[in-house]
Parts: sequence; structure tokens; C-alpha cells
Amino acid sequence: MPELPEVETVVRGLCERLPGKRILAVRFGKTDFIDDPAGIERDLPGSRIAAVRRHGKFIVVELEAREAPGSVAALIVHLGMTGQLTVTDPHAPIALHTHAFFALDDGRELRYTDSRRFGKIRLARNDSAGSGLDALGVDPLETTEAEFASRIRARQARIKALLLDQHVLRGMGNIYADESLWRARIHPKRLGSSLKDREIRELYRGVQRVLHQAIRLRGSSISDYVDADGERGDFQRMHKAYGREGKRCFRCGWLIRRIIVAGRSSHFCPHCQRMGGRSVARPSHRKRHVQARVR
DNA sequence: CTTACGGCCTGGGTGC
DNA sequence: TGCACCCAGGCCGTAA
Repeated sequence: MPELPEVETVVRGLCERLPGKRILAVRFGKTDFIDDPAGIERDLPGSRIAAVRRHGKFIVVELEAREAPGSVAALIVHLGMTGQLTVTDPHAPIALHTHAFFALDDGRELRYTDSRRFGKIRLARNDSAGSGLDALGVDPLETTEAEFASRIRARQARIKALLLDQHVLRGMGNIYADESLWRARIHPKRLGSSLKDREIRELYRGVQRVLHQAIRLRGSSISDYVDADGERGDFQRMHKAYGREGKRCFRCGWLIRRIIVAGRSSHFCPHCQRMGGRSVARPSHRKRHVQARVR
């Protein structure tokens, strides 16, 4: 579920509650998605939380520095498809598929729930050579248009695949890739290397606009997604392409199609987003008029 | 190096 | 009501 805007929303919620708190105890349910659960249960209790930040789709709970080499530095959580990280009253009913409990010294509890267990939980330690997070690409909200352009144009892969590749950009997922491509009027099967300057610029702007707007609306809730307080997002109401197969394009009235690109379902408008890029001759007034009138 | 594809796991929706 | 089947916001390992 969670892509950059959802993870950002969760992190902002956690930032209001976790920094300064000490983790008193750790308890796990199923642990097949947790890296070294015994090590976490042994070494995490007693740590004080310094900060919470987002790195791509990863949530990084930074812990106050301790001297000993090998001591814990951060708790790293990835929500996968169905992960939820919430701060609750420890006596609140336990949702199905809740597999991690972190007792806090303010009497609250941090819980991780994940029905499909595609998520990940692991500990970063002081001495370990990199947490693995540094291998990821640039954050789409922090990168420049020039950097964005060079990363996209260097590649032969389809633009949809590139947007989803966390080593190119970190944080984009299927929903925001489709939404960004719709806004930039680019077909998902176009090759990165084939994009014209103008298309790259529109895609860069489309990505930023979509992500900023989604963050403002606290993310998209299709099924499972909730923030740190268990609240759903609102951006799903603003989707223009994702999940709209068979519905009218808001720009031209054509029917939105769904095809498989890079193994993922991709929603796009076959009229606004063409393989050849924008046609030399823009659609005639007459044609546009006819199409746009259809409700 | 690239790209494509199956698999991981559970649940929800649909059609028979 | 039951059941088979398809689909799902992500990512990793393998194969070509």
C-alpha cells in the first residue's frame, strides 16, 4: 500500500509521539519478515528514540547514540503492501495480524500490523557497514530536474519501470507512477531514453505535484493504509488514472485503460498518453470537442 | 550490466 | 453458501 506520501504521513505522525521516548520492551508474533528477531528483542529495550525520518519508503526510527560498537543505531521498518505502524493505548484491542509490539516509557505502545507480511523490520547497528539504505536512488521531492533527467534518460527501460525502480527514485510506487504519467501525458511503455526535454520536465513537475498534493491529503487509502493514529488518507478521491479502468479521462473523455507494464497494472489514457509522444498535430478542435462532450 | 518473471502471504471481490 | 479464480499499494532472487 504505502508509497512515499503514505510513509511520509506515518512518519509525521510518529514524529509527534516517539522522539524522547524510551523503548522498554519488545514482543513479536510471527517473525518470518523480521531480520534477527532475537537480536532485536535482546538489544533494543532500553534505547531512547532520537528522531523518526523517512528514507524512500523506509521508516527510520533513530536511536540515541550509545558508545559501544555494535550497539543499536536505528530501527528500520518497511510497510510492504499492507503494513501499519501505529501508536496506541496498550490496552486497545489487538488487530488481527499484529506481529510486533514496542512498549514505550510514556505508557503507550508502538504496534506493527501486516496481514501479508511483505514488510520488513530490522535493526541498524553502529558498526555495520551501511544500513543498505544508501544504495537507493534520489528522493523525488529533493532532486533537481537535471538530476531527474539524467537518471531517466540514461536508461532503456520503460518509464513505468524506471519510476518504480527504487534505485532510480526512492519512494514512488504503482499509484503515484500512474498518476504522474497521466499528468505528464506520457505512455507508461515509453523508454526512458526516448523522452524529450519537454516530456521530462512535465514528468518531473507531475511527480512533484502529485506527491505534494497526496501528502497534503495524508495519502491514498485503497484498502489497508492508515497513518500512525489509525486514520485513513483522502488522496484516493483525487486519482485521475489509477483504479479508473473503463472510466472517462478527466481531460479528454476517452476511456482509461489498464495494461500490464513491468509486471504491474498500469492505468492510462490512450488518447492523452500515446506511444509516439505527443502527436505533431495536436487533436483538432472538432475532435476534442466531440470527445470532451461525452459524459 | 540489463530486463522479465515467479514467488512470497493473506484477504477481498467476482462469477459460476 | 461454497468455491475457484483473479487481483492487490512491494520487493527479491533467478534466468535470459
